[in-house]
Amino acid sequence: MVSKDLLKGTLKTIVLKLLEEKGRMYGYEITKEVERLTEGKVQLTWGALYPTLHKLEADHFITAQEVSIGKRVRKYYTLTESGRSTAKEKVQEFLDFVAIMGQILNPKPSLNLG
Amino acid sequence: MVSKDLLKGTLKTIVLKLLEEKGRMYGYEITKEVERLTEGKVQLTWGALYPTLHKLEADHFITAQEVSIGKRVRKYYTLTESGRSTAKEKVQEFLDFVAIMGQILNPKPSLNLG
DNA sequence: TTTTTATATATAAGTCAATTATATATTATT
DNA sequence: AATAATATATAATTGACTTATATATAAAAA
Repeated sequence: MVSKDLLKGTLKTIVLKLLEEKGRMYGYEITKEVERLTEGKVQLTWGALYPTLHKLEADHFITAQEVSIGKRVRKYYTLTESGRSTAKEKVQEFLDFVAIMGQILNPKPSLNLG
Repeated sequence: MVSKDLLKGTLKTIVLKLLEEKGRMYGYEITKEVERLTEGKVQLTWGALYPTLHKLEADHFITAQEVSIGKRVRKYYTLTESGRSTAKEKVQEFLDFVAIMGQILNPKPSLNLG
């Protein structure tokens, strides 16, 4: 389990980055994918995820397409043009944050891209 | 300037780690040292720092020694035994967090220790 | 076949670490 | 003499999150 305090501020980054990679995803799918990627160490809560998706949509970073699966409605989200650039910005912002924390915590952390 | 949302949850870690390294520091000195280390990109606010120092003291992770500098009183803080182990735990917690975020954000970030 | 688990979305109430604002006082610099 | 730097402290507010609650369908297990 990862510290929830540290996770604060990463939700939008995570959502935007996953959408950038997968093209289109629905909320429930995002939580499951994050669980899978982190071997259960990060579990997004619906109480945080859904309002965040709605906010990203209101800010025109993502758009929703409702798809009926039997009688159930699924909301697929896709990045908009500005969402695509925001995704990159957010990831870079996180990399910057890690680099600077490294300067403080001293073990000289850095990120191997690729 | 580093994202304030991302910085959330890192204050105790930063304070404990700096005290571990420097042995003894006072509040104002901590803010200046963090500014110096990050070239001004991280600026701790007193509104967060002082209450945090008081809380760490109440939790017996640090102890205070008041030193008079002229007519001004300076409060030097030192790690206790449990503060020392908590410092290590907190730094490790941060490293774990970064590693897991790397699994999500995919550029495969890792930390070069040393 | 009935019950439970998994799928799927949504919102309201509460928490808590931090920001912002305010207060106070000494010392050094311009 | 005025301003900036040093030094600590607390109160009010913000906001991203957690926890709790609500609703409904589909699949799997009892």
